[in-house]
Amino acid sequence: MALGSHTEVTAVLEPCGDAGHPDCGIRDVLDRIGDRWSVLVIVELASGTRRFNELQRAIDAISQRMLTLTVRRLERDGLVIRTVYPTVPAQVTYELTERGRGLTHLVKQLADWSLEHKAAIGASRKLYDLENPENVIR
Amino acid sequence: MALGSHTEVTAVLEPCGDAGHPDCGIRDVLDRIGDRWSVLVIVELASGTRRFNELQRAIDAISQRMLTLTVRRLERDGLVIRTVYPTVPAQVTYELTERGRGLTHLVKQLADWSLEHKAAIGASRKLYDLENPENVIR
DNA sequence: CCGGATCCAGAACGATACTG
DNA sequence: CAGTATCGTTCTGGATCCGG
Repeated sequence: MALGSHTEVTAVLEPCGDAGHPDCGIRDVLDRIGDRWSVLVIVELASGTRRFNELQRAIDAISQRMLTLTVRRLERDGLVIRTVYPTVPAQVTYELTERGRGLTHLVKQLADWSLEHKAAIGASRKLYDLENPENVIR
Repeated sequence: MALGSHTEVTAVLEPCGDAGHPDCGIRDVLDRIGDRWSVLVIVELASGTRRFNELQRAIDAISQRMLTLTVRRLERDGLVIRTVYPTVPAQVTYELTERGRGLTHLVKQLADWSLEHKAAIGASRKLYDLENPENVIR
């Protein structure tokens, strides 16, 4: 399919133009992977099942609260499975669902693209900031 | 290339695990497409060059301020080109760069995935909310 | 160990008025 | 037309303490 022509792209996304259109689901996905932590959790779970504390250590900058919220939202969307073992103390594991692994594949492509263009984007920003010293807002 | 194995994914993303790692650029991209408006602007520009007001009418819920900020950030990242014509009154056009069109292609895949799974995700959420009435937070 | 509850700071976003 | 400036609100995320 080569690379989709521009018209193909808009054919899929155009309904989003009028804000709040109910038939466009991309916001749901962007709201999920667009936040600060979901992608990191997804990536960590891509290597296998993890317990709560394992996740927190792997993503050591995340707060307990945000990890709780993040995995809960992922669970709600059917992207991860949360399993509680009634041991003492409690033990909970998280793993990706099939749907979650499909999303992981897309995340990988985003990561690849990011790495490919990271240097060029950095250069563009530096140049822009030099040429537009008055635009301080990021 | 089929679908990348989980280890492939983590091979690319693992460096992000320790927060603030300088070599991972995916946050730059997610910060851009993760916000409320960038994707809509990118999609609109995918159909061709647009003037400021054309963009604002196409994305009618966006405020003037947010449109300004969004296109400026896209320009700074080298994803769109801003051209000023010194007419009276002023006239400014925006168009995607090659880099921007590459990103558009990824956005299209996200949109496709979103549409494919929109119904299932909605069902998952409904079920979750039924089974967990106490978790009100989204 | 795995959270829930609460409080708070800062960022994101919106509305409005003004300008070259 | 295409912004800029300012203000107010809303939303997100972090810190801390508490509980099963």
